[in-house]
Amino acid sequence: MKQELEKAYIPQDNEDKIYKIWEESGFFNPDNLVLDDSAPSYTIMLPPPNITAQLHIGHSCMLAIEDLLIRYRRMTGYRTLWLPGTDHAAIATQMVVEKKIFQETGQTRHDLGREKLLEEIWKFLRSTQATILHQTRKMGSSLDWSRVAFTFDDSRQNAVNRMFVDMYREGVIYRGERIVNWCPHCHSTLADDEVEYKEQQAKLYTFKYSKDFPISISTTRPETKLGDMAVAVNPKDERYQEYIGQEYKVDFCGQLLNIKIIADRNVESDYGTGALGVTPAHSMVDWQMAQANNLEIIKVIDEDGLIHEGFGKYSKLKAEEARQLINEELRVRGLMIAEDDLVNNLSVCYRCDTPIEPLPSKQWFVGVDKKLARLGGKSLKERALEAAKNKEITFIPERFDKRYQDWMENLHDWCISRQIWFGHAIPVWYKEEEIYCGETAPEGEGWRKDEDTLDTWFSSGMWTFSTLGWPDNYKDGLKIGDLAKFHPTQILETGYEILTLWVSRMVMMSFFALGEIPFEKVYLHGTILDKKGKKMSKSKGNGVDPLDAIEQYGADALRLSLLMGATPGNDSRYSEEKIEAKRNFINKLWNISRYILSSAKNDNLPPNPKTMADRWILSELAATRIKVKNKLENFEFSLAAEELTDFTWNKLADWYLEISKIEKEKDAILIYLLKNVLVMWHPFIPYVTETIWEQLEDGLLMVKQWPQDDLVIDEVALKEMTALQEIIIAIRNARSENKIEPGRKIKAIIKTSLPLESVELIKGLKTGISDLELVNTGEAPAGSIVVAMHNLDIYLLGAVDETKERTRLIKEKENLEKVIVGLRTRLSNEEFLAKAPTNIVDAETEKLNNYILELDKINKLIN
RNA sequence: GGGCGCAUAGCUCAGCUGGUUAGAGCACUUCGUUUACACCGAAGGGGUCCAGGGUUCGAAUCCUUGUGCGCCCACCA
Repeated sequence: MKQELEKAYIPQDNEDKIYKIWEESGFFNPDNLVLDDSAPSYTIMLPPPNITAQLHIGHSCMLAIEDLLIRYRRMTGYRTLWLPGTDHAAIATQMVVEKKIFQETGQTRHDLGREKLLEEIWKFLRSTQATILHQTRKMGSSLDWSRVAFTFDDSRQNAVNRMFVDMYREGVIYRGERIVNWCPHCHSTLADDEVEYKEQQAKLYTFKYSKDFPISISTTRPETKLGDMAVAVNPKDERYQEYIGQEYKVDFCGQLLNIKIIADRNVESDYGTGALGVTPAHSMVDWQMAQANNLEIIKVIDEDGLIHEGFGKYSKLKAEEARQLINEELRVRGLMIAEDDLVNNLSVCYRCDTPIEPLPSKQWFVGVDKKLARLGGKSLKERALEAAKNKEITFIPERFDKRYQDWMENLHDWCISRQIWFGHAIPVWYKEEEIYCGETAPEGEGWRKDEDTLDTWFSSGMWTFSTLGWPDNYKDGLKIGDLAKFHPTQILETGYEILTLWVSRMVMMSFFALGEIPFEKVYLHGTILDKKGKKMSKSKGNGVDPLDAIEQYGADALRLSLLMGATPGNDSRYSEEKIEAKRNFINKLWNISRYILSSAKNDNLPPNPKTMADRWILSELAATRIKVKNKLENFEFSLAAEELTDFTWNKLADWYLEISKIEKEKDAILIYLLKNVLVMWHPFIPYVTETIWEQLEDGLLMVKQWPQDDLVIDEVALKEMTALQEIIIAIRNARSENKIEPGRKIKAIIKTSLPLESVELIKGLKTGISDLELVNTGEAPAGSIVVAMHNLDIYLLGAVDETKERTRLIKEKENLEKVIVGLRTRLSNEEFLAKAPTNIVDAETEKLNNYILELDKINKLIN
């Protein structure tokens, strides 16, 4: 031991110090790891947090999982790269800054102007970015800071421009008019998945355009009817057959409309009147009908949510105001037939909650169905789907595979232009009718740059390769440098809520740029809810700052509490009690180490098992090592940690350390056990393990390799230890049941096949009885345990007596026989054999054989 | 409208491809300050695994129906 350890572990005294040592060691950077050239890479790209706000507890969960994966792989010989970064989150950031400025100065972005706003955004960004990176470090994240990236830094801007130009030249990116989701407040389009739906009370108005028009229609938005070009009915609807194809001129509240009656099978006959007024400019469905029927498109509502010029008294009114006026007019004219209450879903902006106006507008799109030569004639959508179908990309948990595929199958062209100021510029210039797309501005005068910016997912979709030096590291279809070393990445670990938003886009972008998958596996974690099971949000004020938790309990405790009791894809609740429990465990581990370090000489000798207890603990260690390894590689982090806890606390601390106080000379084994425990725990709780490691060995635990030596699982030792534990528990029980005060002289007669050395242990172990007399009769049959206690006054029959044990064994035997008969029946059933796959049959056969062996053993014990 | 998830001890949750007596943490009861640890130790109580039906030698686990929560997608004018 290099120095006396504190009585309790104080994370605050150690964590920052340790992080500094790690960082200065350079081992976060895979280039500095001491590895053969043949060492496989293991890469994770940190999903870049938005720089809109501080990290929340969900980020901590993400960091804990990814750091666990990375540290485990680093300790098993992989060239591990975990690359950090942040996301400029275009719309979100601009909104936050605008709101902040408005609150502070009352100014809008229009008052400020483009340049000043961007300046403010950059100022804001620099401060939040620093906070976020600080929080990320505090979690103990072993990220390679030398490669830190930002979705909007120079390299990423170059990559984005290049990508846009490439896609444009291949015809994947195109400009088109389309109904888009328009947010009148953000003044920008929204992608389909940026639209949210809110249930609201609304009115369904049923009316006729005019007295002489034969069909009544229903709508919740009469004001848009100013732009109606048609009335659509279901082709099978008998009520309207005679009208289909007719055209009418109507005076709708003072606006002259040409209404054609068209048939469309999307119209449902039993909704409302079964007739639908077609407003091509303000409804997605209507737009499609208009395309199919060659209808003219008249815009009624403008980008501010106001009625356009040319609609008489309605012009310049807000949509809702116009609606009231028109309703009034319809009532006056006696055309309003019904006003029914109705609950419908209002689409609102996911950022500002403003109701969406569907508007036609010129936007840039990524065509997902465009067949591409570089993808063997497949489209991005087809290739991205295929990747999931072929299991080139797999999902954890598996059910998200289906969700990914469903979403992909229904994917429409992706609108990538946004009418906001903060974001990647669209590398397009216009001159009259001419369009130029290129990485740099075109030569000559009179070119006007496209003022829009790109959807934030366009740049984050490139995250796996824009961070690795694409496009510079991609020459003539060959990856070089970092890109060759680290792409495709191994795991994308993120929250399930952005599976569609982000994951799907990364897949398409990677296929376009590199023709390969961006990652092999997608691990999706759940959401951390608050104590009551509600989503944490800023507005509710129920969020938790990870730094507070770290300050109080330490980063290790927070990490462990987030890793344990959580399963992939399922939400879990934040619980301070849980963090406290993990803090307590960490302190236990600390004290285990303190004891071992203070009592055992650290001579670095190989473990030298001498007694049954030694063989037992090494067998338990061997079993634990295998289980932990399997569970970690199977993404069962919680179960892995449970195995480790069980070994560390219930086996090592509760039994072996106590035994070591009686049987001496276990130094080599104790040190060996401690090192193994620290190595296995390190990916979960890196700080405390590294802190203890400093006392044990030179060199960092962080890069210590998992032990390769083979340990034997000694079945006899396991059995004997179980027997010993049962005896001790029986004595303790007998003592407490019979209320024997400590210190009372007691004689216990123990009949057991255990070696005498083991029986001697009982005297020293926590039986709560001093002055215990033992008699080992050595007569009992193998494996059976008989305890009889005897003091000078009272004769006690122990908790486990011979008959009890015998009944237990007989019951076990009966159960086994039943199972064996059952399995035999199945395995001789021809129908089953014909239907079941061979591996199932093999597994069942193996099970049967094991049960038979087990039964043999029991039979031997009973006879 | 379509899809997914969850329902197991008082609470929060584990429980893989069905297999012998269903686990953990917290909480609770009793006991204990033996020099690693009270952020501790020992012993213990507590579960018709949501309900009905089915498959099976055997079901918390598979199938089906229902109930109650939660989420996602589409959106009906």
